[in-house]
Amino acid sequence: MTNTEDNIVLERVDRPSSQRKIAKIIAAARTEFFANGFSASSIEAIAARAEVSKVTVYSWFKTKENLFGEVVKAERARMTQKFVDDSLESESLRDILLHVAENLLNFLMLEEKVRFDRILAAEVNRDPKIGKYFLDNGPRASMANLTELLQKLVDKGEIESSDPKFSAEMFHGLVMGNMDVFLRYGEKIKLTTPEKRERAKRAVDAWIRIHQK
Amino acid sequence: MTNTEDNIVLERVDRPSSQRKIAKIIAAARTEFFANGFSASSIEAIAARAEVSKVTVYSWFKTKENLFGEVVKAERARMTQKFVDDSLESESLRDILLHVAENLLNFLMLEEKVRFDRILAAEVNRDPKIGKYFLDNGPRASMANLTELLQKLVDKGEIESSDPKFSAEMFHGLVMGNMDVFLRYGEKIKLTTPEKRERAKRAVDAWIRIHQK
DNA sequence: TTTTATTTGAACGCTTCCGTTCATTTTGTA
DNA sequence: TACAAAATGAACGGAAGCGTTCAAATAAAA
Repeated sequence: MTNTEDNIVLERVDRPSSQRKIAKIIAAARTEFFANGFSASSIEAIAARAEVSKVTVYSWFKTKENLFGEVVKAERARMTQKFVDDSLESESLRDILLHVAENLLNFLMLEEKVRFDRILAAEVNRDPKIGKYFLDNGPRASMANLTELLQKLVDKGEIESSDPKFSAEMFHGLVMGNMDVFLRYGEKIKLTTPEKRERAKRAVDAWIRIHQK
Repeated sequence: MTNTEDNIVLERVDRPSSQRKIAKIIAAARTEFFANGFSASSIEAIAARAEVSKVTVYSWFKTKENLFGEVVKAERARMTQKFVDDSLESESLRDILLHVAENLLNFLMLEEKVRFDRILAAEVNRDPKIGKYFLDNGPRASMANLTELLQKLVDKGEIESSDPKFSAEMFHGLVMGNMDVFLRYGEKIKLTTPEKRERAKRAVDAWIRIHQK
């Protein structure tokens, strides 16, 4: 029953000090939820971490679920990212794709992103809506974006694809391989920038080879 | 501190009735943990579901953590699966790969597997060892298996690869695309057998194209 | 049948947590 | 300075859960 769309934080937040406290509460909640998950995090610990009284937490966020919803909402805002930027129109096919691949790689390997994924996926059982909400604003949007880009490249005659959506999936798959599995289960994979670039290069070259006429 | 290697269940389990109860407890625990995660599941609910007294649960499994560990252990046994079977020596390159791809697809799309993933990933924060344990027995083993197969194909001169490990990753990536993300976040993706076969075919063809001389 | 291992229910102590109430104090604004 | 909004600490009721104890009942093995 987590409400992720409506305003959960009450209105009339004129005072800057209140704003500051609210922000601190959300930050603290984020930390706690990320560390312990929903059930094992307590409002009291969150209040303590935010250096705020429990009553204050309850006065701004009516329930634990709402607070969690607010955290998710804030996080979505932080994490919504465009992998495909339009400033690349002039570049070559390969350079465009390399850019996208590197963006993707950087984003999906962020320690924060990985941790968030862990927590959120588990909470999908408790509230399936939260999963759909995130899919729509995250992966689904990104994939649509990527598909659109690829379609453009097809239209320009640079590559061939009978199914740009699947091509986009393959792109993602080639770039990430199964690193995401390992990351999610706690493996510490650190790639340097050149290593990421190398990986991106290999993925892009493979992808181009598949889609060459 | 979940102990996943040692025997947690006490020795001297001679009586068949005890065996039966222990099995029922693990099954009930599985259901509860899968539905609610670790923290939100209670021993009492598990005992009730297993139609057993709470004391019995505690007498066989000393703590909640141990019980969880036993569930994970049982689940690993259920889920350890070979994607590469050796009975395929005689088949063609493409047929071998198609087999593997379909096995992979079938396994990774199992509703049960997806749910297990959700729970387990969340528990990695509580106990990182559990993640490593699962990686080693699951994905890592499978990937080693696949890499070995690909190396064999390289040795036979059927394909070209300067880095079989990355080739294996690409194989995985091409087959799954980013379906796993959507699955984990609760999207209901149901593929019929022909649809899976089609997907496998496309992935394999793409992969072969990348690795052709 | 006797002996021994299991199982049970009920109760207990203890801890944690949710969410609320209230009287008091702090803070920002007019 | 006076007023109103916001924040606080302390305490509360109530629920849930962990893990234990114990005496009594049940079931298997000898």
